[in-house]
This record gives sequence, structure tokens and C-alpha cells, in this order.
Amino acid sequence: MLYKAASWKKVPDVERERGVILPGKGKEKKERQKSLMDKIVKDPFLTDEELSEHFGVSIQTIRLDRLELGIPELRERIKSVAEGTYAKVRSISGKEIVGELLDIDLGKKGMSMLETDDSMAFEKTNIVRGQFIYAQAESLAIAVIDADVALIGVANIKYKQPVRSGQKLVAHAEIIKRRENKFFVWVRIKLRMQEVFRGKFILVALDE
Amino acid sequence: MLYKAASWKKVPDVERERGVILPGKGKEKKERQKSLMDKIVKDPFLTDEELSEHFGVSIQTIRLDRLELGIPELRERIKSVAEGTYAKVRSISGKEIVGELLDIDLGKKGMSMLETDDSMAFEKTNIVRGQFIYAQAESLAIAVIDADVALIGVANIKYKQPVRSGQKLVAHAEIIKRRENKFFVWVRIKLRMQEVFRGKFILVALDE
DNA sequence: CTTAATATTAGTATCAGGTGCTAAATGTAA
DNA sequence: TTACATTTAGCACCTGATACTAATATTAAG
Repeated sequence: MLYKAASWKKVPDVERERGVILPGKGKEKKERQKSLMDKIVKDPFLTDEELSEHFGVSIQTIRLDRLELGIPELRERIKSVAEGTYAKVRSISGKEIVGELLDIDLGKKGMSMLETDDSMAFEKTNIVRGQFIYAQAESLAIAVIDADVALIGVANIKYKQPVRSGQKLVAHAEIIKRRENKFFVWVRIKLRMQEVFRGKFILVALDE
Repeated sequence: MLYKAASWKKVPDVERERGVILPGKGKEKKERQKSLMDKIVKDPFLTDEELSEHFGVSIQTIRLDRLELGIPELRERIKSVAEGTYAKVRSISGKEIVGELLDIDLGKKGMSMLETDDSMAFEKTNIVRGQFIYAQAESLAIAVIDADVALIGVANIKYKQPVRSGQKLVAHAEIIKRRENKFFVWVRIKLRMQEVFRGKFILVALDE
């Protein structure tokens, strides 16, 4: 789920729910509230006004519903999305290196560090998903190439050990060969002394 | 960079800068503004009030500085962080299949579709980054395995054609061999009739 | 010292998107 | 008809701003 309802604290004391008799309209209300929760989870950027138009009820009703459901106001929702994803984006964003660039010698070699966390791992086992390790390796490989844009042509990779969330991964990349616009890069990722990933990338630089 | 200054549009016409004579205090101002930009880039969640306290100037001065630097207000900054990352997280989130699961025959084969967008691509060229294509392939490969958790052991992959943002990718995965807890999975990703990715994964199922 | 320009601070009106409260209107089932 | 749930309305207030005007330093140069 993108927008965790569970993270909304301070659900207010809603005395209304005590009511023994639930008149007919209760169904409409319940359905609307269910649908409302759904809609906001899918798109937390909706204002009460937009929601009231969508459901054909007044703004006040939407506010009551949010109160009963413990859904915070728009700004808090946006903030929670921003805060919740701020760290993740740092490590997976296509814009930059996945992980932190520790050292780089353009055209030769580079080094990066990735601090893994729960968001990158399987929930049950805390084992970090391969795609994040791959992304660290790929982005470092691209970074060491001294060219504007580089694409992966071929990759040969091997995961040697599972990585648990919370562990710090250090990646080393080295350009071992170059033929015209083709770069051959080796990337090794270590967890302390142990190698957990090894990959050979062939990258193609595009010049425009 | 986490928080793109470049994405802040509508830099206002600041006539002040025309001034020929720049008195002494100009240095303090410039330094403060540089530092201000830095601070906001590092932490976009700071209000004008907090910033004014930090720099020991009035809120108005902070506002003037923001105006001159083209930095939007707090709420817009938070929103931009949230919006900018919302799509990315959805498509790369470890929780689910990257792309949409179209068909699955557990233990045999599966099919998924990924609609690429700008957030997955290089800005200059619109070419989709390999890690997203890889993530689609990997997650589908894991999905077809009829086991709780599977890890990638080895992967042999090849990107055959660049993919532009906006294009729809259809991935087919097929288990071709199984030896105990090791699964051999082929994944092919096509863009219409053309194959853009081909990979062989060896997955290891973990049972606890 | 005076002047002109810059830099800073102050104050007011206004806005969006709410909260929190009270009160009234509108169902609806018994 | 009544009791209760549900919905709507209205108002004061809040935060973090914008937009604007005006006053007050600060400072370099004549």
C-alpha cells in the first residue's frame, strides 16, 4: 500500500459509534466512508472540497467522515507522503546514484555505499530484494562512465549472499575495457568483508 | 540532488538585482542566500519562521530571499517532494509486482505489463533506465515461483533495444527447470512485436 | 556630513485548507 | 409521532503563506 492508514495516529474518540440503532441511511454512510478511505489511499492529494463534489455531499460531511475514520487533513497527508518517501527516493531515484557516492575516478573506478532498510526488503524475512542491489550496481556502473548517458547492454550478475535490511553495502565499480562507445564494467558489492554481489555490465554510451 | 531547484518555475522578475552599486552588506546577504538555498535543498520541510530564527533575521527577509532565489513556499516544496516521488515509489516499491500482473500460472509461467513514464527515464533522452526494466523482470520471475520467498541467485540479462518513456512493456516469464529449491526462469520483455529485454534468472526458494 | 542606493523590518489585507464548535434541518425506523 | 442518526450550515480561529506599502537601518560615495 502506498499510503499507510496505519501511520495515522490520534484517531479521535468517536462516541457516535456507540449508537445501538443504525437507521437505513447507515448503509450509505458506511459505503461512502469505505469508498472515501479507498479514494484517499489511492490519491492523498484530494481536498475536502473535491471529495464533497465527488460524493455529492457537503464538505462538513466529508470532514465528519474523515474524523470518524481518523484520516488527517490534506496537508498532513501530503506531508506524510513526502516524509515517508523522502528516504526511499534517495536510494532508488533514477536521477542519481542509488546509495551514496563515496569515491569516484571518472572513467576508471568508483565506490558507493547503500544503507538498506525495511522498505527495500521482503516483509517476512527482512531479506533485501535483489532489484535494490542491482540498482546500486547499475547506477554506479553508469556513474563511472565518463559520458552523458549510458545504457546497459548486457549484464551478468550473481547474488552470492542474502542481505538483511539495515546492513550497509559497499559497491566497487571498475572499468576493465573500452571499445569505442562500449564500456565493460565490473561491479562487486560487499557487506563488511563478504562479497554479496558480483556483476559484469556492458554499457553503451550514447553521444548526441 | 534530492530537491531539484530546477523544477521551481516562475522565478519572479527581481528588479532589485539591476542595482549597480552593491554596498558592503551585500556580502552578508549573498552568503545568507547561498546558505538558505543549501538548507532548504537539504531540508525542504523548514518554515520561514524556523529559517528566520536560524539566520537571525526577520521572516520578511527570509521571504524576500526566497522570492529572489525563486524558492516556493513550504507547502509547495512538500507537495513537490510528495508528487515527484509518488509515482516512482509505486513502480519500484518492493511490495508488489513492478507493472501489472496480466496472467499467472503459478509454478509455470506469468505475464505482466509495465507502463513506463518520465519518472523512470533519463531526462535528456527519455530512455527508460535499465533498473526499471530489470525490476519488472525480476519481480515477475519471483511471482511465478510457487514459494513464499525467492531470491535471485544468478541472472544473465541482455537489453536489446532502448525503451522510451510512455511505452508499454509486456513481460513473459517461464520456469524452464527446477532442481530442488532452485528455479530456472526465462523472462522476455517485448515492446509490441519487438523484444527489448531477455534474461535468465536462477532463483532460490527459501522455506523456513 | 549629506545623500542615494541598498537592505531590512513592520504592518496590513488576503488566501487555502483546514479545525472545533454549536445549531439547525433532514431522514428513517419503530 | 417520536427518538435517534445523519447531514448541512455558520462562525471563529489556525498556519503558513502571498502581495503590497511604508518605514527604518546600513553603508559607500560625493
